[in-house]
Amino acid sequence: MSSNEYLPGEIEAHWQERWEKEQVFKAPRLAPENSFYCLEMFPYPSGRIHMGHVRNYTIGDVIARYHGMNGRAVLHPMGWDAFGLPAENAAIERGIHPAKWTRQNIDYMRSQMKRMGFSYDWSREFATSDPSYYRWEQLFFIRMLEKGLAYRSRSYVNWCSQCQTVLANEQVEGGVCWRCSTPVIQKELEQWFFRITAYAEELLQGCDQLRGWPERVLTMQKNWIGKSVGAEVGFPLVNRSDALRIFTTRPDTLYGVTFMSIAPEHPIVKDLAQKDSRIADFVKRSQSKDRQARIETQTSKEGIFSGLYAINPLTQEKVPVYIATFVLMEYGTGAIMAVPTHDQRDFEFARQHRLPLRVVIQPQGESFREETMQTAYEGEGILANSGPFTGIASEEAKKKIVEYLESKGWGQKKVQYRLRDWGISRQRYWGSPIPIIYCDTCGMVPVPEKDLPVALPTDVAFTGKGESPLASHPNFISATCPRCGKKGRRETDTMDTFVESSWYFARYACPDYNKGPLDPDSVHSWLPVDQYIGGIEHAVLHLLYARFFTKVLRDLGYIRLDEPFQNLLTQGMVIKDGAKMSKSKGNIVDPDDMISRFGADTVRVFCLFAAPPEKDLDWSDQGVQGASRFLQRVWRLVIDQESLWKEVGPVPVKDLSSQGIEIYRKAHQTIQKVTDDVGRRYHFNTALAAIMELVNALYLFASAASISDPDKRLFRWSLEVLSKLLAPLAPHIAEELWARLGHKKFIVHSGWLEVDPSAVVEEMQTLAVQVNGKVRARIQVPVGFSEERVREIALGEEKVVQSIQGMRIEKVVLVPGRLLNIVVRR
RNA sequence: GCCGCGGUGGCGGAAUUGGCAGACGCGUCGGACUCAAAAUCCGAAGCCCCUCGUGGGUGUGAGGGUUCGACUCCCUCCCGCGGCACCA
Repeated sequence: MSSNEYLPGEIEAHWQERWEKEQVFKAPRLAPENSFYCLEMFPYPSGRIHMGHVRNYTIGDVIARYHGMNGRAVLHPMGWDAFGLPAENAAIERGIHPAKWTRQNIDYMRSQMKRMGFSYDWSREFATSDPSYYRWEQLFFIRMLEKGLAYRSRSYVNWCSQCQTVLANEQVEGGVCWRCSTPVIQKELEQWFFRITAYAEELLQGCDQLRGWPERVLTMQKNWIGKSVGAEVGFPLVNRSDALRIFTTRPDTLYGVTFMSIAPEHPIVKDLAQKDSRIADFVKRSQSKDRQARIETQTSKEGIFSGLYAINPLTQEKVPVYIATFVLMEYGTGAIMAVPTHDQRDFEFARQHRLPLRVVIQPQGESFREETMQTAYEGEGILANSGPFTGIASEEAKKKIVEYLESKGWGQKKVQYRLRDWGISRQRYWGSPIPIIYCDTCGMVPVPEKDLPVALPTDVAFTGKGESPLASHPNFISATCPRCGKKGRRETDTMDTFVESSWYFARYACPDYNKGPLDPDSVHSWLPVDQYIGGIEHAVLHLLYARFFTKVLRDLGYIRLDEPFQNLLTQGMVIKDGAKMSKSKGNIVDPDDMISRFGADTVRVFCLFAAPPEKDLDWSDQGVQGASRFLQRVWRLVIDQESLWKEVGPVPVKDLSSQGIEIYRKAHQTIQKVTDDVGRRYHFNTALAAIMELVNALYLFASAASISDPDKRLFRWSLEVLSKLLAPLAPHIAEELWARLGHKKFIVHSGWLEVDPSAVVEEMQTLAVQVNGKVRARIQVPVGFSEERVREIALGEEKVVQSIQGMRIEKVVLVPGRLLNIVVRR
């Protein structure tokens, strides 16, 4: 490497090879004391990396390299979220086996990542489609089954007719499939579930411990869990022995109940539909609607009288029971008490079906009347028409009424969550098989541990029609019952791919461990992840599942950890021409193309400089040019000025010229700024801006007419500082310049920089002099000047004299190092 | 509808704890180098006004407030983005 031209292609290949050969980024098996685990969300191997990946992984790489230079042992792994639908679609469309397609994609994407110079410990790489990975997931499944955390149940589930599979609630976005945007319909199926609801409270409480997570992600998770506190109350049904159980958050409005509403899917409705064809028709009609249609008819409150009456336990009043489409079976008990005066939905329903109203809450200073109410009053107030509770404030009445209900055995306090159990069955081939055998005699039997993994068969036909290829694979289906030895039938559903990504971060600590899923020593030494980086789109999907799974693994005894990710950074999207990059928009920028034209360092610098990580990044070809220009400028600063940095030796601070002192100070200020921006704030754009300022200052310094020997030593030192500051951000050029400056050790191993606090402070400073908040002058004063002295100088300024002429000084405010404000009045 | 985030030059963005708004970069303009162009280096620039100066005013979505002082805090409103959306 001896060219004086900046040739990123050559430099980058050279250093990537050396890093790999000398295993620079290999993490030790056990983490030492001050270790750092830096993880980026691993990709689905779709074929090629896109700019979103480049940005995500560049951010992670800067953080990992920074901590490495600070002497910490860093775990920075990469792998592949390799199961999923696209592989199967490729098989159907192009006749290539999912395993082969996936392997090819992985190989190519790995090569792309290597060309970006990411500091991964590739020895820890794995794909979740490896049997050596998913076998442990099957073991977890069996353990969860034993603990009742996995169960099978027949219920209404989200079904995508395009993907021909079930979707979890988290995978339905606005009523459509998150992958293909097909409207999702409700289908009653036998499915496997993970009991995430058992952890609802802990997942919610945990949000408050996650200090290193962005507030908006926590808010989204809290909303998703959706805790509400209220009461469950039984309303006895007239002429029946059972009672209608309802959940309400407003027990204080119990005296205002004028009817009841139940979901069309409510178990009671099945009986009724058999006897009454009008009800049967209504139920059929409402169920044929997909979610989208139900939402669109929001304003219309459809319903039908069930013929049943319920008795309000508090008043002994008989109220009619309606079947209403807006009542959801999945939430609460699938039945509600209706208080039209104090719930807008009930109000609308009552109006449409001409049902009576009764006001039971009167806010201070108002008195609602049933005949004149145009909308429900949902706020607090004083109870009215509420028997012995009349006159009590609503908040207090809630407590009192619940206590009363409990004393009578009519109901009790109840906490309800919006979160529902995680449906994990997928009717697809390319996923981890669920290790269960069905036997006519023994029923559902888990596959014995010694028979794991239940491997995916490879000889499979992909027709794209009907059910999963596994369901029509005779050899796969046929199995012997582990309990009785008779012929059984294997489960053909596979697990949701979000199961794999719920624990991969732990496996990175011990990817080759084969005595169990996780090597306790290495897992406990490395975890939790110190810094996790990925897109905001996983705020409630992956990030909630991973938290849940961590708690499950803890309770199964595999891990001693409550939360997997200590700090979370959610990076924004990469945008071009005002839209997310996508094939359909035709605004895709290909990373390969950019790397070959400008080099990886330029691509990295652009991604880091154009915006702070959380914000969307606007791709700009001119911006890339700018990044490239900057690196060229850095290159020339070193290469073209060799005569100025041949002097080796410590910087003789006392003998520096005045410009030299300025440079020395500027360099230390830059170290301080970059250390804070990269190490703490993760604001790489301002770190780069500071480095650019230093480069600009060094250019001016180098062009000075004559430079003394002390100043030459300073210049050399400054270039070393510059290389190090740049090393996490643009590692190849930094490594190359470092070597050209004569260093034999990798820059990665040469330590970070210390700030000399005394070098940072300036002797003189500029203060703005304001009169009534308007800047009128700027003065140079020595640091630490007293207020009187500063004031004296300020009042001597001609501009200041002019603007306070004929005024009386009321007050003077000095903000040290910043400004002096003179407040005057006529 | 509810919750959250945001709105700063021609553009991307900076201002970290209430203290000089516009750092840094892009683009633009001017100069140097060149036969010329590109590249490079140096410099100018928020906007408006005028008597063209070492001048004045104004300015962070709009309006109001608190403060000696507000991009920053409070209230009302407008716009954009994201999440949730009949959750009882």
